[in-house]
Amino acid sequence: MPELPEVETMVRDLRARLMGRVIERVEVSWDRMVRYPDVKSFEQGLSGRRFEKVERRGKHALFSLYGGSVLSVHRGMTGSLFLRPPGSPDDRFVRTRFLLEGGWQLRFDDARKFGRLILFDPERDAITPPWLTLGPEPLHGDLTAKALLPRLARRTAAVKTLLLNQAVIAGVGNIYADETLFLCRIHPQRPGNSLSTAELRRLCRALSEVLEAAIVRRGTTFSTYRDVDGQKGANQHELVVFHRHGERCGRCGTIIQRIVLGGRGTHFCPRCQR
DNA sequence: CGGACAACCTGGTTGC
DNA sequence: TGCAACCAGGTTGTCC
Repeated sequence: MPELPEVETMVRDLRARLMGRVIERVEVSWDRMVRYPDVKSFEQGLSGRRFEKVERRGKHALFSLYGGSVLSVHRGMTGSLFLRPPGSPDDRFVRTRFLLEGGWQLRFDDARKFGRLILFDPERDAITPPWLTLGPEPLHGDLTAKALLPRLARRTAAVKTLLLNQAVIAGVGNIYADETLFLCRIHPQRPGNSLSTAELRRLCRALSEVLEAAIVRRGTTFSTYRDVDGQKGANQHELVVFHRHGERCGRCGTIIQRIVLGGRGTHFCPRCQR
């Protein structure tokens, strides 16, 4: 569910509201959500810590704490972080509760339990956390056709599948992959290594346009995505191909198709995207 | 190394 | 109305 724009929206909201605040206690109610370290160390390692920075890398929200560790929250398909004032009614699928000073709660709510939490101390932990293996960020100016060409040079997989690969580009999910390929008029089944430099230039430009527009709209609420206050985004009204199969393409009038690529629903206009 | 695919999970929707 | 089947915006591990 949450792709780069949804995570970015969440991070911006939380940055303004969590900075300098203290986590008094942590209660994990679905143990397998904590991927590192063990649940007990996770809970104890966060107690009493103060937020220093809130950042995003790909789809990971990274909370730096004074003293050096980093809390990573990955929302999986249905995860949300809610920041609730004292006395708020409970949320339905809370899996972890961060009890803050003053009775506020940061709740990780996740119906499908695909979300992941990691507490990482770069000084002491030997593991490589997943956000250090990601490809370039699409919105930081380092994703160019020139940078992308060698990354796709020997890749025969469909460009749609490669867009979803976080080691190729960070932060793209199923919605924005389809929207981007429509905007730059590239067929989702084209092999990665078949794209010309001109097409890659169009792809990079389309990707940043699609993502930036979605951030302005505070994300796409297709079914479950909500912001930290439980409010929906508005970008779902801007989608031109995603889940619009059977409707006419707004550009040429051809019926939008749906196929399955790499196990993911893929929506495109067979006339605009060759 | 790259690609295909199963596995992890449960809620909401669809169809009989 | 009831219930089974299917679908879902993500990632990782395994096998070839």
